Amino acid sequence: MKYPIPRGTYDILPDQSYKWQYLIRRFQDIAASFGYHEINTPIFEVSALFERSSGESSDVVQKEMYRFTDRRGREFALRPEGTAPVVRSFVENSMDKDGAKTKLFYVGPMFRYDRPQAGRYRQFWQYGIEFFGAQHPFYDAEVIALLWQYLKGLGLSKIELRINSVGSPQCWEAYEKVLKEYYRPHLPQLCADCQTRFEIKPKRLLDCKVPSCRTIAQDAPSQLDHLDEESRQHFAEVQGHLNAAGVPYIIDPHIVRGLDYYSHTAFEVVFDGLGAQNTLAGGGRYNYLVEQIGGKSTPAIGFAGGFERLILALESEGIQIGKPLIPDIYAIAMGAEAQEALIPLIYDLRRELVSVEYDPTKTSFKAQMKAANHSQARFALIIGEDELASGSVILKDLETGEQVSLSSKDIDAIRGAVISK
RNA sequence: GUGGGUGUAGUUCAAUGGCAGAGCACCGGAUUGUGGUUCCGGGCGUUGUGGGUUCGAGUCCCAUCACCCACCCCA
Repeated sequence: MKYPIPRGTYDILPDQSYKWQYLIRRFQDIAASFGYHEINTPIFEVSALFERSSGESSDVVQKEMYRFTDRRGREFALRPEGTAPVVRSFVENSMDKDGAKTKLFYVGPMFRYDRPQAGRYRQFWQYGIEFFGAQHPFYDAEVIALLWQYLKGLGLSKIELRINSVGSPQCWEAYEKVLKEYYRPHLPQLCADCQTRFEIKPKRLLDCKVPSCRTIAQDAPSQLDHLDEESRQHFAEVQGHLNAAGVPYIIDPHIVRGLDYYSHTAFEVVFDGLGAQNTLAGGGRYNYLVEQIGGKSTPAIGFAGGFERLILALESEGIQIGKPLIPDIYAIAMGAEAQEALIPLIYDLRRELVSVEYDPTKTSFKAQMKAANHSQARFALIIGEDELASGSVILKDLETGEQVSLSSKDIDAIRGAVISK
């Protein structure tokens, strides 16, 4: 192949695209039912936006961003995640007004320069929502409930919601101190990554996957035990609202989200039965990001999920994802004159949004019937010499084999017969 | 960025270092008025790419690219 597709990307071909349409539509529908409005932001932004929001030390910023410089030397990056651009737009369009509640959702591709793997791509599609304007725990639960309903509604059963509170800046310092005190004696036994985490970002010590580090993490002091009163209260109320929403959850103190901007509620939905990349979606509260980006201090919470992993999960549970496009009618003409009469009829039906397939390169009757069968269309619409003479068409039900004769002018009758099935 | 595995027809796979094949799919046909089953016919493909070893390489060696899996990280 002379011009191969870039590594870690893929084409969504027709045998897959209907699944995407379905999943996106379902997400749009459920978002609408929760009162969320769609927002579309550019797929690139100034690099500094992500550096500021995700955190300079985060992996995303350090090594996973697709950066480029434009002709005037400005530094841009393909968006590695969706929250920062939405927050940028939120601020730029003056949505940060006192007391205003803003509910936004988005769907679109994100880009990260990672090594591809099962459920991980360099261009991947995310769905997500962002809520702005209140720190009330009701909204934490609402955001989580939207995600849960979406996934459950698609038919997934092997999913689990894990929630945690990472507290507020008021209790971070004290907790980090406790954490480092616990870890200090274990320092020599930690993996190389954790040695640096100890200095840079002690909280990330908790979700290291190296077995030896893991056992040490088991007994580490939990952020949950070191929450200030306000955070503790908030977390408890979030749980109450989740109960009220009928959303089952488990508390997992090891959830530490990757990006720097999270505070209070953090959550993930994991799927049992994918490869190593088993996080279907994740999110959390970020009460300080809007201000950090230059807006008015505005509490916010949101999540993002990956479509590729969602499809993997659905397929591993054998769940039907939407329906492929199948024509309602396959049209058949015998002879040039019949074709001449048939073609306008095809367009008349299509004007009524009846999906009709016709292939003039197949001339023999048998070839056309085979094609009709192959198309999986429920009906064949046939015009031959006899029909031409009588101004009629044959509508044949390819499933039952029954056929009826209808007037070739009576589009409504044809349409009616088709949509009744 | 690190490690392991794999690259042959659209696809799934064959081919002791010696003529690149089969199933499925696809297309056509079995006297252009009734499909699915059946039968017949249709395949020269840069064996991922580039080097090397050899009389001879799909097969052995090196490099490179891609995919898969895992680490890392995350969606």
